[in-house]
Amino acid sequence: MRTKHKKEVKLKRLHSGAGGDPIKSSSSKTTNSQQQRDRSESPGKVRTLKTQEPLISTSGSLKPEPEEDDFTSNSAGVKRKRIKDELLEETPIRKSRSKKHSNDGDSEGSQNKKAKRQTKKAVKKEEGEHPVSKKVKRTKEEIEEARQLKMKKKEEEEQNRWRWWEEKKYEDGVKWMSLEHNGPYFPPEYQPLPDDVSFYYNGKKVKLSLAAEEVALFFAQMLDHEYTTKQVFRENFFKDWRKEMTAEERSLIQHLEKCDFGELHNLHKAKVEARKNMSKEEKQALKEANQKITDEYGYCLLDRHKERIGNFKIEPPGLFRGRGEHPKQGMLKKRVQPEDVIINCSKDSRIPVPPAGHRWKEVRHDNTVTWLASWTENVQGSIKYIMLNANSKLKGEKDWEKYEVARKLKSCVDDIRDQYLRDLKSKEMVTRQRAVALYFIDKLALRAGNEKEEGETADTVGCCSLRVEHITLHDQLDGNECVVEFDFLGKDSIRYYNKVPVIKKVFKSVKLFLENKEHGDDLFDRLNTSLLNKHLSSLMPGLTAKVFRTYNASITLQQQLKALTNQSDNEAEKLLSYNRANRAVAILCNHQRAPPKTFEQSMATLQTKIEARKEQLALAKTELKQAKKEAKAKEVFKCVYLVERKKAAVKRCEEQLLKMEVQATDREENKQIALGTSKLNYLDPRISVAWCKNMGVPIEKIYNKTQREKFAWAIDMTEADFEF
DNA sequence: GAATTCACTTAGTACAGCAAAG
DNA sequence: CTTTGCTGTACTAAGTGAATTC
Repeated sequence: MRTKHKKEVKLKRLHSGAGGDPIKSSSSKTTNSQQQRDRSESPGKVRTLKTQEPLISTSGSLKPEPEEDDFTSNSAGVKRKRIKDELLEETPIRKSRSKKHSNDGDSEGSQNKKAKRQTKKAVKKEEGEHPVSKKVKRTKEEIEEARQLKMKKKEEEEQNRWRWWEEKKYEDGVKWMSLEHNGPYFPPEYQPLPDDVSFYYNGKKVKLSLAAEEVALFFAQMLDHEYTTKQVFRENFFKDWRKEMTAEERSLIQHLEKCDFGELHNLHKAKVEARKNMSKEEKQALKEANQKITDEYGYCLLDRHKERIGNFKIEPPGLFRGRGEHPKQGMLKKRVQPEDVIINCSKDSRIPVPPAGHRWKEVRHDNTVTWLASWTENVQGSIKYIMLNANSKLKGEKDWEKYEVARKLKSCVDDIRDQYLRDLKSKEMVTRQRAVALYFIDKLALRAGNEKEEGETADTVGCCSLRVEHITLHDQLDGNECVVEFDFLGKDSIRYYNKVPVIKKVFKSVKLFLENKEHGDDLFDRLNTSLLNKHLSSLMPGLTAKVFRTYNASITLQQQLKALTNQSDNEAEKLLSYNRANRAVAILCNHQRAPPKTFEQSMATLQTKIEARKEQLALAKTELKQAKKEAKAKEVFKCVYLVERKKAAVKRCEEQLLKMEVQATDREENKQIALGTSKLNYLDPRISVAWCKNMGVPIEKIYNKTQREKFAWAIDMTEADFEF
């Protein structure tokens, strides 16, 4: 039986129309944002776990990369390789040298030059017989210098890195023993408009008060954006804007339609343009100023270790941009004052100093939490936190823990699956619904689906909050029996669209759940996330719905990597396989992105390149034939040589063509799929590290610098035989 | 036991910056 | 040298889930 509250909510939803079919809009015109969000595959295609297996047929025949890369010393890959080699073999020399270097600074002292010459020699030796062209040589010194600097930095970082994973963990909720920082950085004050720029109302020039002017500018800046055409956005903005106005302004400015922000908008555009056209020096100065801010506010001292802060800047004021059909879009996000901010640090530390003339809301010393500062945001009333960077101990330890819980699930997932399959037969409705929900969460990696407050957020759902209108049952579909069609908006209003063949018991159960329900009703009316998680934690300590997502993502990666890569593949093939395994996970987790704006075009240019290469190949082939013919007839040495050359040309052409085709396929497959989210949040990095070790692929090929820092613990501790 | 609060993870997008291409 | 295209980063919204309050 539904609770009274829920019933009320449903009714409201039905009447407001917000709960109506969010996909097929009632209006015949499809807006841009709808198109953008509508990223599912063409209807009629059944997306099952099976289709996640990569499909490119050329993968088995990719040839090694052409060697020519090795001769251009500015190729990033080669540079990286060298740095690594040197680091491994020459550490003692480098140490003394880098010290000297740091004394010299950037100047071109003679000592410096001497040191450089030494390295050059060493590099030469390493390169062996690779000839270096003259042109390259000239910039060699610069390259060398840059390399040295990089190396020095890398080394320093390595030495400074806090190997927290080798330390004992704190017990019972204690997050740190000492914490010191400089507080958050506040955005600059509002700069009033110049005199020659005005706002007009009803065609008349109006000088706005400072507060009203600032908010007007927020709107003017967004004028090019589609947001500003949306009714809800405009209404919310106008309402909040009027709150910022003086009484006279409020009585004058009654209609948004009569507002002319043209000059403000142009001013903004000019500013953007000016920023783009800044001189090198100006850009440099700006960069340095930013660096100074980062140096001062970007770090903290946690248990005597310097750690980077993730978001040390207070969010600037502006207009709230929710995702999807957010009822609060356009509302004013107010400027945060120091008086709104709570500081958290250790008692005996240097307490951060508030900006002149201000004080903090509160200074507390709570070492059971990880945040350094917090404030309550005015649009949703939620708390915002200043926290550490992903490469910090606090974040890393938690991440590690997360994957350990997921691995524990691996050891008992069979039992849990047996259990919920048995529960599908339960006479009790709660148990039965719980079983079906778990089945979905496990099989489809759905999110838990907490309830949300109506009217406060966009209408999105997860597993437990699925409603009648989000699923369609098909006894028969495309040759499959018992197909459940899912169509709903999930987190960030990203559409989840999937047709899944399920086992009979699940199908029957869902049919049962739907009986006597109508549009707007919950599919799982007896179930919520809290109930579900309570049950899960009784099956295994620490188990919650989201662990299934982590577990299934990581195990999928491991399986896919095993299935797709061969020891004998070349590096490019191995990386392609890695990407495909990654992609399988991203598809499972429904991680989507808007297709890049230039996608169609860049695809087309690639296609023309492929065509050109094909022609070239055909030409090369005919030339080869010709050469062969001649060689047969004459048997002259020169002709034999020519045949060899033509053969090589054909081969090279084929390789390049193949490479481009693979690239095209890869890009096409990736069009709407975002790999980053799963890589960063769902895939146990130890799987990737072990794979790299087994396959002889350098870790830099799959993780960029940021990612390597975040996963330093995994890179350091993982052996080749790691099993998730 | 429902609602609210709090802390923390997960998410896509805008845009800067850089390298390759022209 | 400029344009193009791509990658990495900053940003902040939107989830999850435990604890607390009513």
